[in-house]
Amino acid sequence: MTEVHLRDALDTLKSTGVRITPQRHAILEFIIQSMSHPTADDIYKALESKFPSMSVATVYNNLRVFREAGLVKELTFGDSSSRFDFITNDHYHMICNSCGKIVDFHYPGLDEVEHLASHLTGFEVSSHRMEIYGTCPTCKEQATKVQ
Amino acid sequence: MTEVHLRDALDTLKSTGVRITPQRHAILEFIIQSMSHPTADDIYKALESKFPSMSVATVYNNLRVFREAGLVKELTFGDSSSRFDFITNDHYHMICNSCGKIVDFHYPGLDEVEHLASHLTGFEVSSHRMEIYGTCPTCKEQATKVQ
DNA sequence: TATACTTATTGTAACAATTACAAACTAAGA
DNA sequence: TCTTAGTTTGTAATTGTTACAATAAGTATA
Repeated sequence: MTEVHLRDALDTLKSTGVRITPQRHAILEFIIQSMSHPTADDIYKALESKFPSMSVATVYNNLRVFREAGLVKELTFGDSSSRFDFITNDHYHMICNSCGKIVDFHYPGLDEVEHLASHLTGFEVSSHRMEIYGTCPTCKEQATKVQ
Repeated sequence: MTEVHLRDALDTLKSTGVRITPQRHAILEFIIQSMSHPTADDIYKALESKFPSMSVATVYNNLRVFREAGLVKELTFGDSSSRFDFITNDHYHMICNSCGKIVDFHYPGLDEVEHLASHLTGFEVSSHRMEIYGTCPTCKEQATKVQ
């Protein structure tokens, strides 16, 4: 699982002309295999032994590169530092009120809602669902025509 | 509208033994009447003329007080500083998988999801729904007992 | 392989948001 | 009014993040 993701991610990078350096490889790998949502500092510390001379700046630089390539999502919870999450295929549904069409859309980072809900209600959270309703482009266009 | 919210908020504070100082009054009022989601600095600047000697620390202190009293929500978007939002009555449901109990919980700030979804899919968004599932404290306790 | 060119990494300094702290002050009840 | 605990203020300290310049390392070409 990790390997597939990693390979895909490296391909994505390569295809956008980003060099694959050992540091980048390691940072990506760490984020992918990490089940939590590591902070930049978590990543830095985790790779310290492997890359004793790596700079914090490198971690930040590359997190930005990954973010811009759409590989990684930056999550900001209440606490002081950002967390980073490899973007996988979790997705929600966008539903057309008029024709019922369903479109997937991806949006990571609602973990915070689960967190807050758990905190506020004392529940042990297992999952959540979300749907967004509206009018699809086609129906929108027809509506204006008829009118 | 603003007045009702403000009065309620002040009552809430009073009932939890928090003193109503002119600064607190002004900060609360500003957040409530503000349609945007001001940062601490926005608030500080907005009240500068009214309270020339107010410290930034006071703004932060009181935002924490309000947050802890459940009056205000701290929103962290990507940008560097937190934004603060008066909590009104939008709410979601937390549902117990075991006994079906439903608990309301409040969580403003999912407008961004609607925004993003609209942007990604071209839909005209009208609404969204979200539910969170898990185990309520009572059921959690019973589960451990049985075991 | 050698060379040149471009991009990445490092280390450090700078920055900006937030918090800690101690001293001065003040709201609110007796 | 008096008292006292809670608040405000100003400033220093902290922390996450970024900017920058020098050094290093990939990559393409011959």
